[in-house]
Amino acid sequence: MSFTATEENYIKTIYQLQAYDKMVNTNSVAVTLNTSAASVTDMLKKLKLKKLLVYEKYKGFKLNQEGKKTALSIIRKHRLWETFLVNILQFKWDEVHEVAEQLEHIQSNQLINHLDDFLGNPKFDPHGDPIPDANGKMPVQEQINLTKFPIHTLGEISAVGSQSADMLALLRHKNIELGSSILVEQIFPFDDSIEVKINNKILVNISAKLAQHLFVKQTNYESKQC
Amino acid sequence: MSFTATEENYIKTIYQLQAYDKMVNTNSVAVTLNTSAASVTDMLKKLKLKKLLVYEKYKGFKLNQEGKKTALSIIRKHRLWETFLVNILQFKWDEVHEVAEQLEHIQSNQLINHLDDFLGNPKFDPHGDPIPDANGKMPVQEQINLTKFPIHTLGEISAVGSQSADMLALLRHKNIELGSSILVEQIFPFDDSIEVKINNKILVNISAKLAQHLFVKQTNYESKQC
DNA sequence: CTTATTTTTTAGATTTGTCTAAAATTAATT
DNA sequence: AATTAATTTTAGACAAATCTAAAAAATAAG
Repeated sequence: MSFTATEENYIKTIYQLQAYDKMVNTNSVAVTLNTSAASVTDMLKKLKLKKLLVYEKYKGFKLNQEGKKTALSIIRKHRLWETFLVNILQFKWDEVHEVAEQLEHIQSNQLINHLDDFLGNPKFDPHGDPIPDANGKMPVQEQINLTKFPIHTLGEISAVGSQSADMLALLRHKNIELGSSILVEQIFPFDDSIEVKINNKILVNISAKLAQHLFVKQTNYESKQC
Repeated sequence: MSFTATEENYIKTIYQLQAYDKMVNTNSVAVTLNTSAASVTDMLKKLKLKKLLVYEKYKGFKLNQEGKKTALSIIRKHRLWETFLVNILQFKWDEVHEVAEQLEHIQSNQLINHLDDFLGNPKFDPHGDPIPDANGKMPVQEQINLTKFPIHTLGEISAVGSQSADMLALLRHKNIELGSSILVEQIFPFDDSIEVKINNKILVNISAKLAQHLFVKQTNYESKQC
C-alpha cells in the first residue's frame, strides 16, 4: 500500500510522539505539524480507515503494528537520505533536514535499497540516530545525542561530532573528554542550554549548539527498546 | 518562483512539444500527460497567469522566455538524477525513468548543484541527452539516439550504449560498426522498428530495443540549435 | 457535583487538480 | 458557402487537504 506525502508526515509524527506505545493526543500532532486540530481529526479518520491506527474519538490514538512498520520505512528513507547528503554531497549537519523531508517521500524500494548499499549500509545517520533496516529493525542505539539524553540518568561521553579546534578548546575548558561521566541536572527551555555534572564533581552549563555535537552512552542501565 | 509537481509536468511537456518554438495544441498535451483536454485548458490559464506562456484561447500556445528557463531547470534535474541512478546506484537504463520523474520535483538548488559536482558535471545523461547547466545552457548534442534521429537524414554510428556480447554479435551480423554511415528509410509504428540503409548499400531492420542502444551523429549538415 | 475550561470533533467553506457533458469555436467536406 | 466534424473551452461537480467557527465531550475547579 502507498501513501501521500501528507499521510506519511502524519504517520511519522505520530510515531515519534507515541514513543514506547504511549497514547497520543490530537493537539500535540497539530502543534508538531503546525496545523489545526480539526485537520488532525480529519486525517485520523482517514488513517483509521486505512487500518494504520487504533483510534476512538475523544480517547486518543496510536499506530498499530502496520502503522509502526510504515513509520519505520519512512524514517529509514529520511535517515539514509540525510546520510547521503552529508557523507556524499558535503552538506552540513544543519542543512539537510528540509531536503530530506522532501526526499523521504520518493516511492521506490529499489532506489532506497540501492542507496543503502551505496552508502555501505550505515547503522546510524550523521546525527547519531539509528537507521532501520529493510525489515524495519532498528539497531540498538548505544549512543544518543546529549540533547535527547534523559534527565537524571548517568551516562558517559562516547563521541564528539566535530573536530573543530574551537569546539575542542571549549571542551577542554569545561573539563569534558571522551569517557567523562555525565549527568543532566536541569534543562533551561529559554535557550535550550543544559546544566550537567561532569565526573560526579563539577557542574557546567552546556549550550544547545555544543550539546548537538556531544554523544552520550548510558551507563549501567539496560535500555528498554521496543 | 516555485511550482507544484503538476505544474512542472505541464511545463516540461509543453517544452518538449514546442521544439524550436512551434505552437502547441491542447490535445497533444492531454495525450502526452494522459489527461483530459479540459484539464489542460485549466492549467493553461494558470500558467498564463504566472506569466510562463503565450496563450490565446483557441489559438494554441507556447512557453515564453521565463517558461523555457523553468522547463530547462526541470530537465536539468531529471537528467542529473538519471545519471546518478545509472552511474552511481547501478540502475539499468530502462529502470530510471519513473524514479527520475519523482526526483525531478525536489526543490533545492543546493542539492542539484552539489549533485552536479559530485557526478563530475556531466554533459550528457545515460541516454545521450544533453544536460543543461545551472544557467539553462544546453551543450550542443553531437550525437543523438537512433530512435530520435530524423528520417531521410545521413548520419554515422558514433557510439553504442552497451558492451553486451549478445548485442555486439547482433551488430556484427547486421554489418554495423562504429563509423558506419546510416540513413533511416522508414519507421514501423506497430513495433517501433526502423528500416535503415547501412553504408549506402544494405537495408537492415533494427528493433526498437537495439535502436535505443545506438547513437548517431549527423553528417555534413549544421544542427539548428536554438 | 455542578460549573468553567480545555480539548476534540463536526459543519461548512476554500483551493488544487481533476473529471464529464455541453457549448463555443475552428477546420474540413461536400 | 453551408453543413458536418473535430477541437477547445466553459460549466458544474468531485476528492484531497486544509481552514474557521461552532458544538460536543472530557477534564479541572470551585
